[in-house]
Amino acid sequence: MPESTPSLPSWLSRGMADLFPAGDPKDADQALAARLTQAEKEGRPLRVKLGIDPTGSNIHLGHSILFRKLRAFQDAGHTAVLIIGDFTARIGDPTGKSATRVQLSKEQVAANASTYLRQLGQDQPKDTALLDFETPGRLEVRYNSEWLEGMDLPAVIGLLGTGTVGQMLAKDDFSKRYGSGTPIALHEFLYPLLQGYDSVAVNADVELGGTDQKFNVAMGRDLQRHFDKGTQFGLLLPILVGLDGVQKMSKSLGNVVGLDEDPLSMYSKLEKVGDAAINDYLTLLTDLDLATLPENPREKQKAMALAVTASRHGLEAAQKAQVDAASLVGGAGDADAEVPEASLATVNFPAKVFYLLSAVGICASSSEARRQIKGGAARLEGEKITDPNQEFATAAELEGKVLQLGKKTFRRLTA
RNA sequence: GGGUCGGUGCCCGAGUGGUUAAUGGGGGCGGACUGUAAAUCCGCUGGCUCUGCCUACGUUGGUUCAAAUCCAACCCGGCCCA
Repeated sequence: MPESTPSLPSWLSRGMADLFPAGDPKDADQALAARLTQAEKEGRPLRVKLGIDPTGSNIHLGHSILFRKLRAFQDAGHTAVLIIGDFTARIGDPTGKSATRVQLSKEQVAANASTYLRQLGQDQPKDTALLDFETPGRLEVRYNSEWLEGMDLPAVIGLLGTGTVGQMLAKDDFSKRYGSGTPIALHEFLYPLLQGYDSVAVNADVELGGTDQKFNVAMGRDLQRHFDKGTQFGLLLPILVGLDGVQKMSKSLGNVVGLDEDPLSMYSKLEKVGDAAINDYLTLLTDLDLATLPENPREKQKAMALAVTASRHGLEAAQKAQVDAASLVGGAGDADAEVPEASLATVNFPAKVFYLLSAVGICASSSEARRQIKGGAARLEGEKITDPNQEFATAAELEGKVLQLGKKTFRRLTA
């Protein structure tokens, strides 16, 4: 019977970078749309897999675009299957890496995992949390050690038999490393297979991932087929560029905005995001309609920064951050502005300014502090510090004052 | 296991006995400009409460008045061979 061409709902297609299986991308769209309709008809929600490796301790906005999509699935009635790669994290995903990862201990991984869950909003009501932990049936949290840890050698060999060296070396990261003579440890080949096996273990209908995960997500499909488990859709989202507007957002590149950051620092970082990246940020991190936004790039930055900050901290806090950020410009150290505090408790008096800057954590070292002062970067209560050896006898004469480095770093000194 | 080349600061990469805290580039930070942007220009970029001292060129020991630079052993890696 002739059916109208199904199309994907916008909550799903927004920001989507790639969807497969596909020859023609339209086919994949239609196939997934059909699957959605079918799921609805049968009252069987889709199982949407997202795997994360608890290798760090902080989630940043770059990660959050995947969680936002996962949440969108939840809100549409589907089941999010969040896989904590507690086992695979111990190997480390070689994707995007130019060197073998340091293997993490079980304890580190466990600690990271619980931090992640907290940041995802485990203990929060669903309207402020990133994921919906509340509604029954919308979330399954699984640890892949559950099925990987007990795998015996024959099973591992079987798994290895499903991939080939050629496949692995065709993967960009591996081929670059191989080509440039950087070592590739054998266990790294196991990573794509193991995380792919996760899809088998949880019967995923859809797997979410960044575009850099294409290889891994595709591997999940292959393994599902191998184990006669049907095949998942792979839904890839773009990698968010970091604050530098060029490289991907990543902690090691120092261009991140953390989910846990306070409204002011979040806002002030975001309002500086490069023009080229603004639309991506808007598409991937907000639900704003791009058509209704101001043309002026500066205004657009502000609107984006406000919306993203509000999504984490609520509109009121975001608006306050916006006002505070504006009042800090010019280095005035406005008395009302909400400036991060720094305690003088650890400072030994009498203290020279350069030492103060480093002791309070504004500068990485006292040598750097000296250099910065020499370069005219440091201010106290808006007034430029010129003498690195300027001395303060007691904490009392500094309390409540604002110490500043460059245009962006401020600390209100407290007892 | 054998042969061979290599391991330098956040990264890449010069330097093969003596103004060497170590050329250059990238990145980062700061300044000017600006839209708290980009581009551009300029400065800084081991540590220390610093007119000086300390630590640095895979590790350890040695030669020397003096070593990143020479020697030895060891560790790690690439390539070729097995």
